[in-house]
Amino acid sequence: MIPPGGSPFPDPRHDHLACISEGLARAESVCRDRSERFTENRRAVLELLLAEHRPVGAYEILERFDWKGRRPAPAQIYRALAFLEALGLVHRIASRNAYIACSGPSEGHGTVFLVCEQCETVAEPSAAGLGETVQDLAAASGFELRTHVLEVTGRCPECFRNDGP
Amino acid sequence: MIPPGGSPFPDPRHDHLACISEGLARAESVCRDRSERFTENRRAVLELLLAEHRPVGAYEILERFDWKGRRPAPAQIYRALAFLEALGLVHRIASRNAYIACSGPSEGHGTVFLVCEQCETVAEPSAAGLGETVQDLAAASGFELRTHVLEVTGRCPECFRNDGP
DNA sequence: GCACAGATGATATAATGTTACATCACCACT
DNA sequence: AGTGGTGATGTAACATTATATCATCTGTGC
Repeated sequence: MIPPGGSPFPDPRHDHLACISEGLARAESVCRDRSERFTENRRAVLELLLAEHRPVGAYEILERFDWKGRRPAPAQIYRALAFLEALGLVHRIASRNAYIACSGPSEGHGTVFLVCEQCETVAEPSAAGLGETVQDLAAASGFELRTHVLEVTGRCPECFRNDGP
Repeated sequence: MIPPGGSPFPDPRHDHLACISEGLARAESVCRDRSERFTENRRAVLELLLAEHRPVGAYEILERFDWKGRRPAPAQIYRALAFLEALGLVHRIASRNAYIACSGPSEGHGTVFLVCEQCETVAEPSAAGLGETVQDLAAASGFELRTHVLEVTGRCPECFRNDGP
């Protein structure tokens, strides 16, 4: 899990297996709370996404999908993605037509993604003030806000360290 | 042109033909400044986009394209879009895989889109504070910012007036 | 005119996403 | 345990969005 105060980017030395198992445990818990079924299909898709800290396309998920020796049709992947997205366990990165497992608890973060152009890693920083900023922006235009998504591209701390300015 | 102080949404009674001709004039000027060619193809695509205040898909542009009695191939549309986007005359609305003509001067507004779910109208409000907010957000995560895009969905003032709360 | 660079024409194909419907699995109820 | 309803899956076909390639054309500078 990402420490609340520090960088939202994963430490290169972090325990990635723990990442995955925590993500799955969280999904189970969310599904239990909402009386939704955490089926094998959904679990498998989420697990594939949790294995990466970068957005993965639906067809890339499909390619890696070796489930009982068969490969499902696209619809199956999209169904799982829609389900997981509705529960806030997965987000769609619109600027890349790709999907990423939510890195933190479902609540407590706005919809902001920092996408590294170099290594593709995505972080979801906690964006305290942003919600208000967006709300103010909308209000100033007489716009009734429902949802928002902010996608930021640039270079992550790790790539910056490695390759300099 | 949208008045700087007021709502960034187009007034239903605005002079839309002026919108279009101003947009084309602006494009000509930008191309002249940059020594780029404002060809018929590019002009036609931009004109179609300027005729709407909503995002239009590439294939929708293609369908309406009746140019010298022929219909061009998709590549032609995408080439024009890429060109216009590079010059900041057109923006891609990633959440909808669609494109919209830039509503104001190329400079002076951040990359924020208010998208009405009901009538699809898109406005680009001037987002003074947002740039800093995003920069601070990135900096706090050790992220080197390059670009950002904020897409907000909800209901525009006009639809709110017409259909109430 | 001639050569070069950039733009277009044309065809094919890749990548992404959805619809429709039959079947299956789980759960609640009897 | 049987039974019926709801939601999930299996499967095939299809729709939409985007790019690759290469030949040809067009404008510009020499």
